[in-house]
Amino acid sequence: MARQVAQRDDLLPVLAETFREHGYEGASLSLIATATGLGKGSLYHFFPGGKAEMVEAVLAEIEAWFEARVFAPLRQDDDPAAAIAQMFGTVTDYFRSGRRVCLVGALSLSDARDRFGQALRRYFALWVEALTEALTRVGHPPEGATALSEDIVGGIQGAVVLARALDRPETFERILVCLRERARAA
Amino acid sequence: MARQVAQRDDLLPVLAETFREHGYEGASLSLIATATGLGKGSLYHFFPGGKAEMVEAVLAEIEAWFEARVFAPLRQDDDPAAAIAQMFGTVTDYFRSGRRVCLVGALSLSDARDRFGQALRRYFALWVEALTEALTRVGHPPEGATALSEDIVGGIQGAVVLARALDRPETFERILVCLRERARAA
DNA sequence: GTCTATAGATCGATAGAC
DNA sequence: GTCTATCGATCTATAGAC
Repeated sequence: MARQVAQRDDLLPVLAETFREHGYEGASLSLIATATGLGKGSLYHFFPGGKAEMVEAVLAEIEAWFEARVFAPLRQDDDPAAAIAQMFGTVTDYFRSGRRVCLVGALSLSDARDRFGQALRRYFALWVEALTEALTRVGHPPEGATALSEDIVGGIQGAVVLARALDRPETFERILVCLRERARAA
Repeated sequence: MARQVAQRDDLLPVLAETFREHGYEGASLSLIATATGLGKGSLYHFFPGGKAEMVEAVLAEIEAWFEARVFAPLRQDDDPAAAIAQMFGTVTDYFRSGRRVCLVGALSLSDARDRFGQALRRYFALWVEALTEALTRVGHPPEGATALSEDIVGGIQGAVVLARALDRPETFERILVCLRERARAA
């Protein structure tokens, strides 16, 4: 077993999953060390700020991921209807039909919200704005597009909560089908 | 200041608020002791099972609270339309327009979900079933009533997430107005 | 860059005095 | 029924060897 020279960026997906599964307080450094296969010393080498810096890095990567695959297409794809359809597909996969928690949403409900407030607000603000843009381009009246966009982004978050509580991934998928329907032009 | 003889039930609202604000892991016994004004010894006198038993008790009280004020009226009030309207009003107050977290929803997104799974499932199942009943009685076709009910209950949870992340209580209220509109008979 | 060892604080939980 | 004192475990974070 050769000594691995870890890259900071390679740790981010593992860190993200650990925070998703255990939350900010629940994800202890020992747990993170086990999950990443690194010692605490190594973790502090990459993230001198400790857990807080890890979460910041994870949130930045999540935002970049959504920016590339969801937000940017919604904003400027030549075919806004296709971008919206792609969004629902991407999100269903990403959240594993509600089996996987949205880290941004979960942090928003925790007391970590105050610490990471700016990143959390940015993520949802970007999403709502990008979707509003696509809804407008697809023919929705500009007066109602922001409200509809908030309904949909909020609806997705609620679908995660409900599907996880009821332990019914089908519920997540059905709600998303319904939201997709509402996103169609009138 | 006379020595207070605490009643177990009197502690529940304080415990609920503490868990709402700090989550299951974040609400330490020291924090709970400070919030309730009791020592750890007293807390273990009332809740021999520690934090887990406190959360169970809080969840039971929350369910009873909603049963009396929301679920029962939805199920059997003579005026189902009024019960639905009352539900939206009660919920808006209860969640402080999204400033206050739904403890059941927050626990569903945390790793405490597995420990308290049954209580979390019960709460949302009762809500969805009761609202389905009211929607049917108000004239919605039975085939679509369950789906609409899930949309609404999930939508409320999502509204809490989004409003907290964006720090915009108005967003919570606007989403609830929209959901209330969809609950009207066709 | 990674590790072990460990500091210092805090955790959940218990014991015993009153 | 409430308190203080305290246990052992675990926590975040650091130090220093390699």
